[in-house]
Amino acid sequence: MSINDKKLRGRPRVFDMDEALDKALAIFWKRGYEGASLAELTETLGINKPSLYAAFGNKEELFKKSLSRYTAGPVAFVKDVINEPTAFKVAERFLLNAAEFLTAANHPKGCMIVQAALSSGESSDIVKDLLIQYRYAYEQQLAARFEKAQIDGDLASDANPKSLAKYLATLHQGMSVQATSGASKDELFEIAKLALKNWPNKNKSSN
Amino acid sequence: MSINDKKLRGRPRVFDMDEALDKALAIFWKRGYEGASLAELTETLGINKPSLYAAFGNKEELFKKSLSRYTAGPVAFVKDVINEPTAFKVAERFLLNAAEFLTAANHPKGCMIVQAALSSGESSDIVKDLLIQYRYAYEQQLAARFEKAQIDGDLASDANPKSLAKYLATLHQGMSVQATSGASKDELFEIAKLALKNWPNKNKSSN
DNA sequence: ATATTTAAATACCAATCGGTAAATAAATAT
DNA sequence: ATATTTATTTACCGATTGGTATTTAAATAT
Repeated sequence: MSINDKKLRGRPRVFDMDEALDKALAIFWKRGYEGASLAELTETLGINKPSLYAAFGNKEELFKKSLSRYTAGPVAFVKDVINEPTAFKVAERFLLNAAEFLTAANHPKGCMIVQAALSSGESSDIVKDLLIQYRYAYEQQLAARFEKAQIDGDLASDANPKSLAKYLATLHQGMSVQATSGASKDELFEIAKLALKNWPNKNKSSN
Repeated sequence: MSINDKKLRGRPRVFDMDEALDKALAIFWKRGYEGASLAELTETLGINKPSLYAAFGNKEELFKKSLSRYTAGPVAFVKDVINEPTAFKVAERFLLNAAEFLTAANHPKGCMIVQAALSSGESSDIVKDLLIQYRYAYEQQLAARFEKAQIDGDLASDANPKSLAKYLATLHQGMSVQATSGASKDELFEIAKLALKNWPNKNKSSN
């Protein structure tokens, strides 16, 4: 018996909110913010509009909640990546995991944070800017990790942590576009391997 | 006097079609296909809908004509890049020109071919697939150039031309996302430089 | 002058957009 | 039993979507 099974007053909700959120996430992931219509959302979630609005607010809030579920679930591995022992291993795991994830068969191709509102009408500027913040956030996490690596001595002293982080973020974002365009997991692995060849390790000169 | 100034029958068109196409291009570039509404298009072009439809067909055809104008104009440099004498110089000019172009101040940030229909509603699948073809086309041009370079001997024999082309296309697509997210020209230059460090030249081992 | 051709302007169309008011149904509290 | 609370359902809202039929205007051909 779950901890939330205590009897609540009023008619009980007939759908599971987390399951519904997963379905909404899948649509936003595939269609983007503007491309996901309320008609498709309500149809897929199996609930009607007033129920959706009562449970989640409005389309924008439903998107934000889907986005939170996305970062807590499918892409939670990004947070683990910075725990790798060296800067190189951080980069390697970041790119290899991305190649795997962006082309996985059990969910939409590509990264929702990269693509859900890249170009859109003026009315979606809030969502567009929110996703820009999310992109910058993971880039910053990488940059902070590489600054630490430089202090630790496993990253060349003449390397630029911020540039390296942006380099990885750029590759990830490009790989996301590639995945959406039909690139295979192996093709993205090849790209990751190419990108890691010039990594500025401690003992190497970066020139 | 232009060669097309011979008198035509009927009421003369009051707007210049190429100028109108440039304005339409700017909107599709910034907003994407779905994000560009006919209201914004007609308002910016300074013509009303029936004139637009008589001149360009419909929204999808207007987009396709804008796209042709895009490839013939702003991104025509991509075709020149493959004329560089070595594979490395091709890669270098491709990435450096991209960094410059994607962040230029006189037009929207990012690349229209990359972003105009990455995620969208089902009704835009035709445009989405068309842009995927365009992306693949320039990647293939690079791959063909690198195959030639390998025969010419200025690219390491153990390098994979197709992977290198996809690597560059991926970087370009990622840089486009970065530009849209606010990255500066110098930041993209740094990424390009990083990406070129490991280039498999003739005399280097690619491992 | 008049007919013909082409474009522009006004007004409109059905369909879809995100969002909600009002009525009904299912649970608990008293 | 009844009141209260909450969810679902149906039906609707104004605004916007892409797209057009109809009328009017401006040019040339005869």
